[in-house]
Amino acid sequence: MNKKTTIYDIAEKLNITAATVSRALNNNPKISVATRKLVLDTAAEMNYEQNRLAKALKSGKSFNVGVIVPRINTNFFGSVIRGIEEELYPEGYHIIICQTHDEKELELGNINSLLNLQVDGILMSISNTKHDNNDLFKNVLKKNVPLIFFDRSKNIPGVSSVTIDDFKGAYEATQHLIDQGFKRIAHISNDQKLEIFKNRYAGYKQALLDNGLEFDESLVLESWSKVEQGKEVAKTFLDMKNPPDGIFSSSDFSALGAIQEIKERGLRIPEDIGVIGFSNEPFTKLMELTITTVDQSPIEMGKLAARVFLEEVNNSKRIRSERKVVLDPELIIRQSSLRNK
Amino acid sequence: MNKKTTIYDIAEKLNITAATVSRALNNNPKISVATRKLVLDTAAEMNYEQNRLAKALKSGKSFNVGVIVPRINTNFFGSVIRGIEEELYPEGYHIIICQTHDEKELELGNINSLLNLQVDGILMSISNTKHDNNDLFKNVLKKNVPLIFFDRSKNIPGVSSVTIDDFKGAYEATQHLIDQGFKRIAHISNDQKLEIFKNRYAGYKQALLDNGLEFDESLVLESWSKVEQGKEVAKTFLDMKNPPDGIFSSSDFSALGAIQEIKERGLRIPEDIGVIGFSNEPFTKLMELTITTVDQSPIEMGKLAARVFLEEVNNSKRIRSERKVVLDPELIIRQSSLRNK
DNA sequence: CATATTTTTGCAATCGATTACTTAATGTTA
DNA sequence: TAACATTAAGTAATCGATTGCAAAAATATG
Repeated sequence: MNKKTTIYDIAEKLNITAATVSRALNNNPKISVATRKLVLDTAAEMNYEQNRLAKALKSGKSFNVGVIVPRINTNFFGSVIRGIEEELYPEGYHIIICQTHDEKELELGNINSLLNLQVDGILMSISNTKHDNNDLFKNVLKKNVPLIFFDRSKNIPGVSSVTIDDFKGAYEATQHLIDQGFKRIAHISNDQKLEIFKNRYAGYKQALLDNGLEFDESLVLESWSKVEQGKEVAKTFLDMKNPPDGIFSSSDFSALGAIQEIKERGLRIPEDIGVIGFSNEPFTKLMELTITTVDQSPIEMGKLAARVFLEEVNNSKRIRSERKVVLDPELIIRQSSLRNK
Repeated sequence: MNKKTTIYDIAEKLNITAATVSRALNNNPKISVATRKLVLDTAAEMNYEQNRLAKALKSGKSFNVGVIVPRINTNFFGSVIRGIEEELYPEGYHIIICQTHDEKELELGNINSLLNLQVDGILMSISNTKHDNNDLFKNVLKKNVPLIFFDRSKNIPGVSSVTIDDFKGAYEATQHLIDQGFKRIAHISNDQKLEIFKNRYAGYKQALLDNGLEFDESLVLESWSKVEQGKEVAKTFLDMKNPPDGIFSSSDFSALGAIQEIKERGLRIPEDIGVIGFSNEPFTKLMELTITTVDQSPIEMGKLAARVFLEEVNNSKRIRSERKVVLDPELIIRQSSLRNK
């Protein structure tokens, strides 16, 4: 069978050494124009392609970057990855994608696999599992592999991160509901072990307090980012003696579930109840009743994470600097909350 | 700085050879129980992790697989990739993802990059650019790298593929519209250079003919898979002297665009006009007016593509067999087409 | 034309892991 | 205890590309 051509094959054919071939291919100045041309022509003719594995082994740089996300088939993570790729591809990097499915074991396995693969860096959004210790991450740093968190971050010395200001996003969303005249605003929260949801909760609460509204803990319920779950939570809210007239959800999916439940009960949105989601998933704009939400500019987030990575690998290895990039969220006001036109 | 530990480091520490260390780590039987334990313990203690680059170079197998898709941030491709990963990860493979953005240059570059990276196989959905010749793909085969097409395929000897029966999906969708009493059915098509769209067109046409309905070429228009484009096309349809009363779109996105335009004109769906999309994108189920569509079981498709790949790498290299797996599409009937409850 | 200088090429080690082949160290048997 | 078998560990080559150093060839200089 047709094996791959190596520089040795070219060398043999031309009766020269592999070293010369290598130099010719790498535009090394210490070589005659004639030989270079000869080598280049022969290489093309023999269909030569560099073995990047060998080069990586020799140079200690694989030009591969690992990207770890909870799951790949949501618009948000898909877009972040797209952003990362757009930034890294022109620099010659390739990305290796792993999913954790929010499982600790997989997360651990993925990180180790990526290190084995000699990736030049790891960009990740941590899973929502309890991380008892940070040894796992420190281990990455010890090996001198840049580690960058995006979206779901964790405060670890030496680890850069790119996140959005979840507090601000939540605050503005809640403030908007208040401005629209909603008085009793509930919050569909999510796993408080994750910073992002903790911050959204905090932003919501602060907005209420700053506006002199009562903060009622019974109006905050946790739910997974699922339509069905949102529906369930909405049921609980609507069955209350004193039900809310506004819902700020930490997820578009649960916001949609809530909307469905509200409509099924014959209540009108936004006239009776206002609803806001989080993430700007595509469907929020496509619905008949478009949903107000908070945009996290995922592509931009991916690009920034990639740039932080590039900074870290290109800068002198001696300096371990740490960057915390925080993106501004953007409140996208749509029909589900806009009562005063 | 803390460099990565190699088998030489372990060997040196224990005053033995790297060969012994390697054997101990690989459970080679030719080694004493005592030494093995010693090596294993020391390896753990020194935080040793295998350099898969070196192993790959030596063995000629990288355990990396390249996946090329037009874009990653749509539910369909994201899900296919998820399926591929689910099947390959347990076998020890990692996935390197590339996007073509439907650009020929990028597609070419991606393939070459992946070959350079010494991937063990390439799974791809070809871009909708004109492929004048198949040299590109033949080149991959020549290098003995299994190549598998999924969804967007091309008939090339030696290349396996996993697709859905687009003809059948289109046929059933059209038949369903006919069964619901729609008489004048239009088709929003797409780039006829791609097999999938050609087949959907053909399935649509055949269903009309089989039911004794007139096939009117002016009722077929091409459009990108975009909401806006679908709207434009719908305008053309609705402005006709004799407008259609049913639309079968080759894409969910253009179907949605059409729906928006239809509604804006005060027409009712499905009473006045029935609409069917293609792909079962999540939003089709989430809308207030749920959209009838054709499911392509993307996760299953990814898994099958992965299995075909595994078959090819594991089977004796001598035999180059070629598999054409065709999945059955599933018509998901929802409100946008269901007139007779 | 001889020597000095510059170019061009070759030699050999290296990156880290694996493995056929040897050698050394045990164990077994008569 | 000698002769042989078995087991454990070492030697060195290999995968493909790169690169410091040395050698050879080409060119310049007096």
